[in-house]
Amino acid sequence: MGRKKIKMEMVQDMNTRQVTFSKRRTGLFKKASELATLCNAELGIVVFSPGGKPYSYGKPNLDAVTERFMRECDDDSDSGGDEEEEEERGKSRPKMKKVNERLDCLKREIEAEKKLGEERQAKLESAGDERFEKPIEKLTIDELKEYMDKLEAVHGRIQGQANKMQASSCLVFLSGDKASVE
Amino acid sequence: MGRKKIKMEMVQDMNTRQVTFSKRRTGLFKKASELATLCNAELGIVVFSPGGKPYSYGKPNLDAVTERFMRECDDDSDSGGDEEEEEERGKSRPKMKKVNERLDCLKREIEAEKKLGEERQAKLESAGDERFEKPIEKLTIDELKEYMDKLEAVHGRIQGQANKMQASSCLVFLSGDKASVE
DNA sequence: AACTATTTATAAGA
DNA sequence: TTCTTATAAATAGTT
Repeated sequence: MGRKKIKMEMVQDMNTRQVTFSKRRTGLFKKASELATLCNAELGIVVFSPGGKPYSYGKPNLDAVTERFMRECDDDSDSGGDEEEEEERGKSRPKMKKVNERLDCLKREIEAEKKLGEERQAKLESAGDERFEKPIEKLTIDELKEYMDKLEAVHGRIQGQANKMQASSCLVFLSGDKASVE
Repeated sequence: MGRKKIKMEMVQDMNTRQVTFSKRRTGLFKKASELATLCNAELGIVVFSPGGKPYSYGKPNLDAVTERFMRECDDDSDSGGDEEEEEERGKSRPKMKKVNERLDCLKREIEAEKKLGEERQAKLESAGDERFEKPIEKLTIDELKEYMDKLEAVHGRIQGQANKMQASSCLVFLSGDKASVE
């Protein structure tokens, strides 16, 4: 789109790269603004210049977009470099002011989990279940069923733990803030 | 940029608006991709279609950009984004520094738990009992994944055994869903 | 989804 | 950085 067509690869000259960044960032934000206006759409952009400086654009503002995105996409994978589509969902409104509340809640959950784990640990150490020492091939159907129940319980605990750990990392994302523009 | 110049206001016709959204979102993401490539810049975009469906683009991926943004814009810089229209301003929010403090605290706790869990696990393993009575609550995400794999392997053995002993049975309850984290 | 007449964005240059 | 302008790209209306 200029005097000449350029190859789509990193601009080598640092100066030129910085100039290109400035021009194209401006263009990108303008496009974003137009898209938002023409289609009455909410959107947010965050971009780091080659120098590492952050710039952002958002309509109505970055926080609103980030929060909405987090809220509506709670259990989807987020592969990089590509776009993705979601289903529409119900909307609640966990405001940012509640982040601290959530942190406390998470902390309590972890405490509870720790306690539970200690109990189980103690129980484990004191009493062992002989039945589970036998090779699986020797168990009866009823014993197998019981064993399956145990497995299922463990399975549930694993998932719960995984969810918890994921929730904590999610909070990092949830607590977004603003960046500088210009 | 088309047959005619259009006014910068919300497209009234719903159909046209959706078409415009699709075309311009594609264009926006392409521009973003080019900016990222040409300038070796990281960036992330989130946008909601007029129908409420979220779309996103990120390089190297949205999470990386978001986290970096979070980390580097702790609470100094400001300015959201609006350039041409729409309002903004209004709600303040808990500062990142404060949130991060608590987050760090939680992370430390989790780390501590993980460590404790590893110790217990090692102790148990050396004790000889490899069955599923270990302190699951103290494992890391990766360990949980590995554990899930083992669990499922045993699950498979049990099913096989059960099938030998009893043609069909009610061993369906332990469906093979995995803990997909990260 | 494709096609194009036009409008826009922008690479170079100043 | 800002402006200018020749040219590459994006896209509004149409098929």
